[in-house]
Amino acid sequence: MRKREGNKEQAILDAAVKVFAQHGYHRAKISSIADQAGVATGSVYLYYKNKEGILLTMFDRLWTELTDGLRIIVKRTDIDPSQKLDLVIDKLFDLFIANPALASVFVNEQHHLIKDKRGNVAEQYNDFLDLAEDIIREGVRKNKFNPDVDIKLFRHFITGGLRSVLRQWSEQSHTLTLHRLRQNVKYFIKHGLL
Amino acid sequence: MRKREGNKEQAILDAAVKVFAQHGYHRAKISSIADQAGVATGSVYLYYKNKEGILLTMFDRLWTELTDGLRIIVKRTDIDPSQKLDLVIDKLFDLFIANPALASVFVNEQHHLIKDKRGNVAEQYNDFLDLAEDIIREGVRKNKFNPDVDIKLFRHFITGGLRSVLRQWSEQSHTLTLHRLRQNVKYFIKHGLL
DNA sequence: ACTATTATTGAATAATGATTCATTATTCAT
DNA sequence: ATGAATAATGAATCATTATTCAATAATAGT
Repeated sequence: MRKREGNKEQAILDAAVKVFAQHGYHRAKISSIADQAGVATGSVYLYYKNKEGILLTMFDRLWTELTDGLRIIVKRTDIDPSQKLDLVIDKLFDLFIANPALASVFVNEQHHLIKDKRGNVAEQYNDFLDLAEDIIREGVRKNKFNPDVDIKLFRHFITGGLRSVLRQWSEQSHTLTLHRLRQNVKYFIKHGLL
Repeated sequence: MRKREGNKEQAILDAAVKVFAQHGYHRAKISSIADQAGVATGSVYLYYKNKEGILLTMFDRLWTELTDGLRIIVKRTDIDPSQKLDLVIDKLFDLFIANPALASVFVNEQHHLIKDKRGNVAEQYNDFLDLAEDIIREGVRKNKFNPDVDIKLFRHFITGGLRSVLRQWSEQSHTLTLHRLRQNVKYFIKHGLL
């Protein structure tokens, strides 16, 4: 018998994040991913069904991690909704800052996966948004947040805004310090431009 | 001599918007675009250099229109910055509501065009953002807006949030009335969640 | 009506790149 | 050391589509 040497599954996934981030999913070549991972082209197919399988695995891991974290935040009773919102933003920042390439793939490829109902990305994303919605709802109930806002709309506005900001940060020169970026985002979400 | 019958260039462009919106740029087939436009496959190449040329033309038209409109808004002296911001949002809403498919293409395909410096999408987009920035700057100067916000950051947050909201609106069932959507977005940008 | 000119067609070609699979390498139990 | 058993390879295959181009059609001037 022969044992598998090293964790090639993970190496391929990591390589794919980089290659997808750099060229976009459709332009990315399996051969480039294999090169980047230090394996042969064919080996990719030992660990993943096909190209899309790599992408779906990536998203599955991402949403599992984010949702698990969010679930814990939502449950807490020692902090108020406003602080919870801060923690959610911290969570997103932390993850994407630790892996900017993943942020890029996330921003660019998630949409068509959801639209075409590939894997269960749509379900996982909705679970996440529903949890986030709980926080806003709690804030409104406790008279901490403006009750006139449309919650569904906000979920989208905030996640869209965050995505855009994070992408910008991860792809452009990191001019603004991360700290200041977080501060600004948190402040803006709560108080707006005025 | 033979005259060109109808405006096939425009027909192809319109068809491409639909097909790109439905399947995404990379999955879209030239033959589908030709079918949708009611011309033969080869005819597409009489009017556009290649597939990417169609996409670039689309973005060029889009940004030219948006920037021209914005330029006029920025110049106005009869309204304050807050009202100007409202007009910009109206402008975006109007365009994308009139053509939801275009909104979808815009949201999904712009990024890699900018990243890979295809055509002059990046330049046009920056021109637009710079103009929008003028409004915010004017607001801060006149003590109408919060001077602590990072303007560059806001440009991104707002455009990202808007994109996300508009996409949602154009692709999902139109549950929220457009009017309410606009109101909420305008309010949120200025006052935030609190 | 005839011809020159330009527009249009769509099947054939070419390029690309995902996926397969026959071959080779490595490991482990004996 | 040997040989199952599995892992890994990467060149060959296959499928997909963008693009081309030889053939055909439509128009306008004469």
